[in-house]
Amino acid sequence: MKKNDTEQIRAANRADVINALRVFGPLARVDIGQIIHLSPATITAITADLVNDGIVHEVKGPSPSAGRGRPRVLIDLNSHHASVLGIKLSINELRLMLGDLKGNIVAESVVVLKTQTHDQASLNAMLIEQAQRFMSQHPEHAKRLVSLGIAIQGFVDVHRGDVVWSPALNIKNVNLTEALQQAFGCPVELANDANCIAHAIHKLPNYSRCNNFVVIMIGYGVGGGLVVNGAPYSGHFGAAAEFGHTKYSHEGPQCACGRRGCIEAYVGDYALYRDASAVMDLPATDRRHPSERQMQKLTDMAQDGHAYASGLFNQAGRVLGYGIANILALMSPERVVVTGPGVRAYALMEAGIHEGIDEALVPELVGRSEIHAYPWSEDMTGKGIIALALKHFR
Amino acid sequence: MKKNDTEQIRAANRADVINALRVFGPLARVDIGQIIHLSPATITAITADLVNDGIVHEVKGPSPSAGRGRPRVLIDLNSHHASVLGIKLSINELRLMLGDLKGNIVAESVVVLKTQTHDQASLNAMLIEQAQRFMSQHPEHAKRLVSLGIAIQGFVDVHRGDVVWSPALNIKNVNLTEALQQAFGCPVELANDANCIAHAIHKLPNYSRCNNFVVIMIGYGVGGGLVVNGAPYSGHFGAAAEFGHTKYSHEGPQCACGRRGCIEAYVGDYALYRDASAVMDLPATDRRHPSERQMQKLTDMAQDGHAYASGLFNQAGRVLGYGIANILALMSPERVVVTGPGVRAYALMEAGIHEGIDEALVPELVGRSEIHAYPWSEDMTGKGIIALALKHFR
DNA sequence: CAATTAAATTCAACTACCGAATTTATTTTT
DNA sequence: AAAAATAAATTCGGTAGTTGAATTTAATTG
Repeated sequence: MKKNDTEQIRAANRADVINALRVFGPLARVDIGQIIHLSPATITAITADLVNDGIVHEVKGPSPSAGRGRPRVLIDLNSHHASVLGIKLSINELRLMLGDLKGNIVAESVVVLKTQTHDQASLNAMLIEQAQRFMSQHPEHAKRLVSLGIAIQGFVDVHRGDVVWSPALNIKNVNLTEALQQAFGCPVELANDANCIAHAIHKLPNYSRCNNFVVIMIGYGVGGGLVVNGAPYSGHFGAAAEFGHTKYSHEGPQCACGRRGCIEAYVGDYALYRDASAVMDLPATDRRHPSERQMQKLTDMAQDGHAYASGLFNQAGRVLGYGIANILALMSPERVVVTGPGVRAYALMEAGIHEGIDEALVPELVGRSEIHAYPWSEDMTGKGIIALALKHFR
Repeated sequence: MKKNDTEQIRAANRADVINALRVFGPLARVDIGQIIHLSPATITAITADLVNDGIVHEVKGPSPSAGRGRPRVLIDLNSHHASVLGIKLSINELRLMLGDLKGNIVAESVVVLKTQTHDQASLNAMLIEQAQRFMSQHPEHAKRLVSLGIAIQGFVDVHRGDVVWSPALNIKNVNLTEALQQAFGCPVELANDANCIAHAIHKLPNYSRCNNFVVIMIGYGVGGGLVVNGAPYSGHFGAAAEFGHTKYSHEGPQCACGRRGCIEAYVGDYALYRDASAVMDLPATDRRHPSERQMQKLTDMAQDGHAYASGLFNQAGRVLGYGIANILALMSPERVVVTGPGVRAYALMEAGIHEGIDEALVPELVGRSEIHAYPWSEDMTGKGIIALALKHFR
């Protein structure tokens, strides 16, 4: 609203059309109208503009309709019309991903390097260099680059573009957006990795109509993402939703953040592996950063009936349930979606989760929100940061 | 957006004008334009409609401007144009309040009666009878009644209009809106009392531009209210934000909700008085429902240096700080506002609150959100429920 | 091959907002 | 006392967006 009204309305509706196409694949104009509640006349006008701008094209081929009447003409986003660069920065690894207009990852490159030996200037220089190198390998994409997105673990101020703290860096309060923005001449988004996941999930057809949900991401640490009133919420200071550092206990085990009793200190990979190796005989290679293989091994043992291991996962589930109960009491979300590498053990935690919720949540509020796991795949963060960066495309 | 666009835009802008007038008192047209970012031409058009509809009138009297140029003409809401009925239902007390278009309470009546001996039918019958009796005493208001609002302690499903559970009732899952809606032929809003407070605070001039904040209400119990992206948030199941039943500890003292270790079980009046009377010599009249006088006495003793009492408040502050830390981690709000009868002891808790936050919150996130008390007055709930009911006025 | 059907488009009507120009009501200056 | 300056409020013309109804288009069906 406000200002030029009509023009802004059009811009918003146009964005809705693009989003509908991105989420629900090729669509006929009628369908779009039904999905975003606009009249056919308006859809015709908007799609005509979009076709004109080369953003959208009609899909030829066998008409998908079966009845009589004029067959519906499917239209689809023109993937090649714009590109975004997604950067995922984690401990000693930089992942560069090219996203197309549909939000798909079309090229990817992983660079192994030291991430913890930089100051602000050298870090930014490194990012610019790597990004430019990557883009120079994809010159057609470089031409139509619209925006950049950076995903990182840790605490992030999305409004300023600052990384407040991240396990991937040994410096605090680093701005990561300005230098890149300067170098590439296009907007740069910064986001916490769990918020990226929330974004990616909100773009899934099954979730795009779910407007209030919480994503819990279990991995090395535990993160959270909120979608509130249909939009990702990152708080006034841009640091929501650090679910992993809400508390299970005011005493309790040491968390990587320096406090005690955080959910993460019970449920994160490093916590589970630490507790397991205290009793079980496990390869001690790097206890603080257990590998996927090690975690899978631990999970398998629990699944095969190893009592201590399965007890550990049950306890983790219970703690998670406590944390979820706090969220349920505070936010009353429609769904809680658990994902991340840690869902490999969801079956082992599920009973504990519900025990924890039942034990902690006011009885009257139990059973309202749906709690379920979403299978993890490595590129969800990438899809999320690409979707986030694509919001700069108009 | 959507549908008739222009007309909905106008409706929204009109509502913004009304809201600006309600929050910032009498205003000149220029000011309104500046506040809600509309051109003078548009403001002229909208206010002309409003004057025409009798909703707004020009304020005559000494012109408030001092410079040269055409003096600004203040306009103001016409208080008498519409009325709403606010009902506050608490344990064995029914408070009826008439609100005018400005959101002020213009008449009030308190009825003492049994609230816990009803089934759904008799409760609704009682409410209708009391409301009708009250309205019949104010016939002019009855004529222009626009809507009703009901505020109640406990868990509320605002979308359905159901009270899921409340200490004021001994029945669960009661619908309170349908019968009243039928009887009065106008919309009825139901809301949790703490959410009312959040609403009332959001209408204060100093807070109306603060779009992400949390209200914590301390009284007999502990409640919470969220304002997210500028709007009160009550969650998908309408039960946000039960802050008092988030957890400090998985063990810990018994809470009124049936669980253990809820924040409320440390910080609510009943909890403080219970703990105090275990050690101190206090009038044992009704320990489970200490009166304002008893609580004030306890507060005074702590303020006068009674070691155990002041330690109790310090501990309560610390627990509160833990709970606030969870909210800060999850939501990253701009402000946390503590209010409710319990703020009488804020000074005694303040140090504890910050200790608790410092102890629980990830160091990097400490100190971002502003945390402060807002002085309590009895009619804040009323103002809130009236403001809420007024949203049905167009 | 005409009738039917449903998608897509066109068109006229309506309404909103805005910028610029104008009017209005004061104070200040001459 | 009249003219100039100033700032609020209004008027007006232009632009733009949505919609329902009518129309066109491209198939299927009998």
